[in-house]
Amino acid sequence: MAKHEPDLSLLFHALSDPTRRAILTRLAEGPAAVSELSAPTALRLPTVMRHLSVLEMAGLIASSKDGRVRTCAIVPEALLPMRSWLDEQRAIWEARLDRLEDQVMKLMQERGT
Amino acid sequence: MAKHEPDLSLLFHALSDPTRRAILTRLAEGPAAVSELSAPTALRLPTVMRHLSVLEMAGLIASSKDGRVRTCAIVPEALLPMRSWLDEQRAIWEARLDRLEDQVMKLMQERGT
DNA sequence: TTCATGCTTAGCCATACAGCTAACTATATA
DNA sequence: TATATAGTTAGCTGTATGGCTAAGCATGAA
Repeated sequence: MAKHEPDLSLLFHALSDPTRRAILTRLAEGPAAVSELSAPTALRLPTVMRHLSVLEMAGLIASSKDGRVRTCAIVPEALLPMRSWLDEQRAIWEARLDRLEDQVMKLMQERGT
Repeated sequence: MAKHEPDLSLLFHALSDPTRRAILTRLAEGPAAVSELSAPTALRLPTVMRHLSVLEMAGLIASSKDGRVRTCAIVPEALLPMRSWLDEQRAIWEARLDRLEDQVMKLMQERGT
């Protein structure tokens, strides 16, 4: 199994900021212009721009410019790598839990109760 | 719906580092001592300690000290908040996709093809 | 008691991050 | 053409992060 997960770090890092998660949630309602996204944040536009570029670098959003307005939209499939990592981990972690449970069961049987 | 997700940032941040993800994967095989965890990393012990404390702060691992050896173990339920965030997002994002699809369908119908 | 082992703390360094202001570009609109 | 609007770029600041070394416990073995 190759370790082709070079973007997981970018993805997790992008999601580690509340402002960026808020932007994503906002964008889930539909595409929006940069200034629309910055409006509810109490942050300055350049700061929001930076967040947007982090999100875009991570592949979580895409943007295009029409006239002087740039419209941003989510990229739904971007969460897939994260989801599969989570699923992998859950699989291993649960397997480990099961083994542990088995051991406990065995212990209890050996004790005769 | 209350926004009780104060730890999501910690969680995502903890997972944004490849070394820390590697440690987690390693720990999925079973508990391990600090030095066991540092061995395969090519990093110095204090550095690994720092990573461990980040993981522990995020609630992803737990540790206990027996004698002079500290043993770390994963906390399986720690990924749950992340999982539910992901599920929420997916729900919204997919709904959005569906709406978009509907619009396209309607457009095509209006065009008569 | 002495020594090795395993972890811990303190503190240094370079880089990255999140915020800002100020100045600039480009497109509408009057 | 002049002006307002929407983004963009450049560059500054303080803090956080990830790495290190060196020195300091504390415990187990000799």
